[in-house]
Amino acid sequence: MAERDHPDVTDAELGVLQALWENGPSTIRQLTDHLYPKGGTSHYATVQKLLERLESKGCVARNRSSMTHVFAAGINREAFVGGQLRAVAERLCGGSIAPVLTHLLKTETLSEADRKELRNLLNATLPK
Amino acid sequence: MAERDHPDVTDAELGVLQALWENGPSTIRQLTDHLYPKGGTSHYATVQKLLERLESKGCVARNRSSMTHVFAAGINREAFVGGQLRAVAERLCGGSIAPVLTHLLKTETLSEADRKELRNLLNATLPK
DNA sequence: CTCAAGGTAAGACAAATTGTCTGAACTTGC
DNA sequence: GCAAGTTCAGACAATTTGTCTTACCTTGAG
Repeated sequence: MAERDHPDVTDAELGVLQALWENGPSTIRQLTDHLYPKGGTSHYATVQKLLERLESKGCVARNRSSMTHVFAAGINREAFVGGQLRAVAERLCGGSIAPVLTHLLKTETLSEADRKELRNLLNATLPK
Repeated sequence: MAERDHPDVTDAELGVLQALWENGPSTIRQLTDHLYPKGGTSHYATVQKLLERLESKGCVARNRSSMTHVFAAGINREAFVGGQLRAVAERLCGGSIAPVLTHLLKTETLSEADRKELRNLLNATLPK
């Protein structure tokens, strides 16, 4: 449960989240070095603020057990993307996601392997 | 052609767009009456401003031939929804949405009819 | 012709958001 | 005890967003 959020992450925040998804739990310094390779103390503070905002949105979990906190993504990438898509559907089509799926299937080009996996998923779900 | 936009429409703007999709080309007064049934002149001006902004984003076309301008949606609903979805995919997965589709199929509950249609779509798309 | 009703054009405004940055205070190992 | 590294708290300008005011134009009725 607890999937009710439309986090609405900004671009800079998203950069931080992507870094966390990519590298796993990290400290502010690790993130700063990764995101602003030439960065000084001000960029450190920027990342710090972004993490603070992400934490308040529930997108990031902060481990305070050691003095240098360790931050981890609080939502996995696919669930997040799914939530964003759901939010778009909610906003624009009243939440019914089926038309969205059909639209995506019609317009996106998928590899045969992808199509096969999707077919399997569709067949596997048996109504109880 | 001409699919280059990620219009980024705000909530109030979206309300105007929805009204245009729903009712077809309309004047400011018609839109105001529809969106703010109790509205006075200030709401009229609000709608006016929203239309102006939508026009500059290319989401609305203004017909100036008569004195009272007539506004029409400059993009149809499905294309707009598709564009928004593509924008999300672009932003979050670098454009590859296959993982997103599998996630959605796994987590969303779909009616048997929906599943049938999706299966048909998957089978229908023949490689070139 | 005059004028009032209703339209457009232009922009002011507060509130919120966003990315950045500064400064102070706190831990720690040496 | 001190220097380096950390957290905390918040200032800041720029931009966005929804609302509203004002001024000016067009037109038809009288």
